[in-house]
Amino acid sequence: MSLTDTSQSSNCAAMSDVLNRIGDKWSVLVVGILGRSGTLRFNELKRTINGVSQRMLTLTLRNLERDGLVTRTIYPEVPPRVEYGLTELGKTLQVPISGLWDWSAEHHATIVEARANYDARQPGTDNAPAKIAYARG
Amino acid sequence: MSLTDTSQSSNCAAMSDVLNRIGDKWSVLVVGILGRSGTLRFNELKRTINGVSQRMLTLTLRNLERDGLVTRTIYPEVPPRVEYGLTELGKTLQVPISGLWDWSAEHHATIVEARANYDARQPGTDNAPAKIAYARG
DNA sequence: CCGGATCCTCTAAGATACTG
DNA sequence: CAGTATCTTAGAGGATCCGG
Repeated sequence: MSLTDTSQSSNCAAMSDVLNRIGDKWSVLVVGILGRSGTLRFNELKRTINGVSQRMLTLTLRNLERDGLVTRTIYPEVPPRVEYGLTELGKTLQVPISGLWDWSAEHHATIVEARANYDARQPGTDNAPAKIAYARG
Repeated sequence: MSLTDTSQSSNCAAMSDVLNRIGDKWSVLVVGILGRSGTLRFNELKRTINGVSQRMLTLTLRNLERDGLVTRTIYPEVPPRVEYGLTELGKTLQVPISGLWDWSAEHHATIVEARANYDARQPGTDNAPAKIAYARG
């Protein structure tokens, strides 16, 4: 299957559906962190990611929970406690994410070099051609 | 040691850099299609993707070219002809993308089911969400 | 401590029209 | 045919207040 499959159009919807979640920067981080840490509370996640707003973290977790990738456990204690963890499905997602992560680590330098190369070749493009990552901090 | 392992944090920048490209739905499609077709002209790509605006396709291709993932060959003929293809780097990217694609194909049904399940448990998800939500346990 | 609701900003995608 | 330029709009994302 994958890209050489002639019935690619059937996978296309699924892929673009999944990409909408994967493409979300926070979702990938959350899955990665939960995969390593096992179980974390809301503020532990928030502190770990360090840069995510509480709103985005909430939304991200809701989406992941809705997709069956993350579990949400509420402990009705006096100081409210909510713990998040990966479902089995979420754990399987780690595999392709890891693949992507490895590829990034391996080829990132090449990409940076290619960009520098490209920018050097462009004579009249004084302004930044591509979008930049969200300015954090 | 905090959960953000230093060995991973070095990859984090690379990952988020790459994710900004992968997360782009059009980029993934272009890489996938070029991987299967080998070489395509601008309008062939546009017709194949069928839904992308010419502006987005141009931007996508520029970014991919800038990152060294796609080659752009101009034939100075009377009717202008420009052909796009994958670079070697672009071809290696197909591997992790395929992994993701396969995962999507395999688990998309589960996700859809999980969503339906989740939505069924939620009181009013349409447009009136003003409800006390945490009734799960 | 968790997170819903609200307000506001700023980017990026889409449509359209024009050039080489 | 391939690509650029311009305008408009939707919504992603941050900050903040408040309530369970």
